[in-house]
Amino acid sequence: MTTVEQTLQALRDAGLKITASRRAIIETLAEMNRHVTAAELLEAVQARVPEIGKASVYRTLDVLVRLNVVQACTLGSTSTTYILTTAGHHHHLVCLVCHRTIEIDECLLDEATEAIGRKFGFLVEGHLVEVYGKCPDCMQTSPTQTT
Amino acid sequence: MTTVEQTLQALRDAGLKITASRRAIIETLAEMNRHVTAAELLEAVQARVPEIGKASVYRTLDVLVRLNVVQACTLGSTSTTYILTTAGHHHHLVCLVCHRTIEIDECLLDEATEAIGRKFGFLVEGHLVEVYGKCPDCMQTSPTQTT
DNA sequence: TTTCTATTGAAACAAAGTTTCATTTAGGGT
DNA sequence: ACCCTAAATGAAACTTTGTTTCAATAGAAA
Repeated sequence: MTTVEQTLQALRDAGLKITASRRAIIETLAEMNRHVTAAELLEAVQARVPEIGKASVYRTLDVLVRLNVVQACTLGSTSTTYILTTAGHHHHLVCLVCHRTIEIDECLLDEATEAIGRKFGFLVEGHLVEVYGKCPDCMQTSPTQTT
Repeated sequence: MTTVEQTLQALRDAGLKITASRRAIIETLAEMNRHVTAAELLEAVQARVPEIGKASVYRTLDVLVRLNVVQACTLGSTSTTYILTTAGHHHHLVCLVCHRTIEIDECLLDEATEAIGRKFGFLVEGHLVEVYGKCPDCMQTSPTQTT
């Protein structure tokens, strides 16, 4: 079962409709296979189906996040990025000064989260970890300047 | 040494100026002592010093984040929230459906982050953990409806 | 006190995200 | 295969969030 099929299935399981727009958005996300902003995704989706609007992209991302098949992520910057959770779980190391970001493949967390969820009656479906610091380049320069 | 003094000292140490605006912003952050959006902070700061502008609030928050005396946090919603790191370290459990948020006092992570930093030459100064799932209320309702 | 430069407020601007509404469409029931 | 209805859509207006510009101000070091 491909990533796209898995994602469509999650929509079906939730009783939601598989529309042409949703299909295009999901296929594009799967092809890009990296953290993308809503704006980047919109552009890529429109290259495929020009009439899709911004609202649909935001609405679909919202649904996919609720279903936990897409992870939303801030990466210390202004706009949120999105990635299919099936694209593989990873975390980030973010430089507080220049915002350079490095992917960390190993998961720093796992069992701990379920215990936390149980404590509050939550069904835990995912987690986000971002580690902040100063990158090698920025350590040598003034603490506030943007490299 | 109070939280406010510590924060002012961090500015001094970085060779930055202690202006009336920065002082007011920092004092307000310390008084609020919780996660606040830039807009909330602006309003609270203006109640104290009306002529302070929006740009100064954003600029000051930016500086404080770089110095790691303020933590920026997304909490699964649209706008970023800020909190003084001296206000105490904690994490969040966020409902993907209704965005209800619960604070977790115990830190799920600690030593692991430094090891990661070393590996990439980063000086680690903080981290963010958000655990996502479905809250007790939303488990009983449709997966996409906003409670 | 003087000087230098960081910082400021205001306002215009840009980007990100949401809402509204008339129209279309997926897909279950028949 | 065809209705029917609720879900979903695109477009556009709108709101919120964040950034830039620029002339004026004010820390703080000498």
